[in-house]
Amino acid sequence: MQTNRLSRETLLPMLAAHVIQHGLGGASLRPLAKAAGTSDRMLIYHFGNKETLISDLLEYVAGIYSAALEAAIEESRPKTRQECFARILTQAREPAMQAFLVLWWEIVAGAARGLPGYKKAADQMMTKQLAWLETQMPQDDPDPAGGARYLMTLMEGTLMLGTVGHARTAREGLLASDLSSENSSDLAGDLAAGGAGD
Amino acid sequence: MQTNRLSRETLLPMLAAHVIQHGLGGASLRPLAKAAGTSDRMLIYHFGNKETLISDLLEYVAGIYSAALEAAIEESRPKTRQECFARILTQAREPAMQAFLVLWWEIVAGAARGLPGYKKAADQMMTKQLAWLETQMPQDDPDPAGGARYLMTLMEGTLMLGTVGHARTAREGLLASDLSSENSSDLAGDLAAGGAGD
DNA sequence: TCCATTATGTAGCGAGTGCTACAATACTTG
DNA sequence: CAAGTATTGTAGCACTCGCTACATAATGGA
Repeated sequence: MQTNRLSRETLLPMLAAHVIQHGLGGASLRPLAKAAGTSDRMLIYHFGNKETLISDLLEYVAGIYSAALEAAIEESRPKTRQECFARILTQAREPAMQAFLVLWWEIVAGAARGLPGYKKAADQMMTKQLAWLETQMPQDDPDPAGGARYLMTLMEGTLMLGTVGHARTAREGLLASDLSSENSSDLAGDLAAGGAGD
Repeated sequence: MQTNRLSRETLLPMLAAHVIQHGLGGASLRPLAKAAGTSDRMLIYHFGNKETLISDLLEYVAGIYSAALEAAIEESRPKTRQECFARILTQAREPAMQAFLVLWWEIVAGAARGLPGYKKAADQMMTKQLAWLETQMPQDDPDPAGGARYLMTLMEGTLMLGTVGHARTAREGLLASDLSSENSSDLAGDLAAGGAGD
């Protein structure tokens, strides 16, 4: 029917869409193939085995993430670290980001277990996010490199606590951080905006 | 041979030991049963089905975690938030804690996916850890509640970055935080001590 | 002791797993 | 067109999955 030949490149986008929506843990060949409009037979043919399929898929997902970050670079810089943090928090809470975040924790878990390909992909994504965050730091920041790493650590902790129902814990913790030392009103508002859980 | 009858209570410790070592993701009935010295048949008999087995198991694991935290309460309080942070970081890096941490990320991933029982267990553990951390804050801290939540957020971010090979990122970020504003020497040393990865 | 309840073993079912053998097609190159 | 290679379909294998039917043993109360 379709003269379009299959290849890793044409398959990966559809496979990625499937795992972003249904997760990596229970991902088996036949459902993956169905989502890509093929058969398990062809997935093995094009990728060799499942392990390299998952590795390639993770690498591709990391690439998607990188592209999304580059598309999200804003020309206007925030004035304070606090405002910078509020921006990335807002970005992480976009609806389109939710499915990706769910997948992210599976990647972290896989990296912790040492599953092949997981740690590399997670490393790539964090490296990219760090580089992106450095470009988004306030212009007059005394230590953009250190500050970006500080905000990144706080952000990841905040996101994790949010997924396990402790968004409130993170929110109150941030109010006790130096991000809220002098001008606390803005951050408090931004933090409360997305605090659905707990 | 053994007059000891099996029950949830006698099974859970052995099941917990197995999942702490081998994870939750690939945990299927027959390996679990083997680790507990029984058959899959009996696991279903005592727990009804696998879903409630996992839920009960997660609850039990959360109980273990709570007990471990209570056993780790030190009578001597740290003098600064920085020292407090260094203590809990050291604790999280104990060898006995590593297997548990690996399991933890699986629990977070399950909570993010909405798997039954995962979010509840994760919530319990974070609540307990927060309460424990409040008891370990410096006596003269101006805001122990907020400070504990702040340190908790930083800690979880630090642990996550560590598992994906970005321990260095977290370390350098903490040096740019208010924890290192005046007296940075101690924290730098403690942070470097466990920085195996990246 | 008899009986009812509880606990355990054996065997297997239907579905799903990753993967392969074999054959058929499509495409490219001579 | 012929030949060879790249791609795809069909069927199936050996295995594991959660779970169940059925029978047997152990236990405890009458």
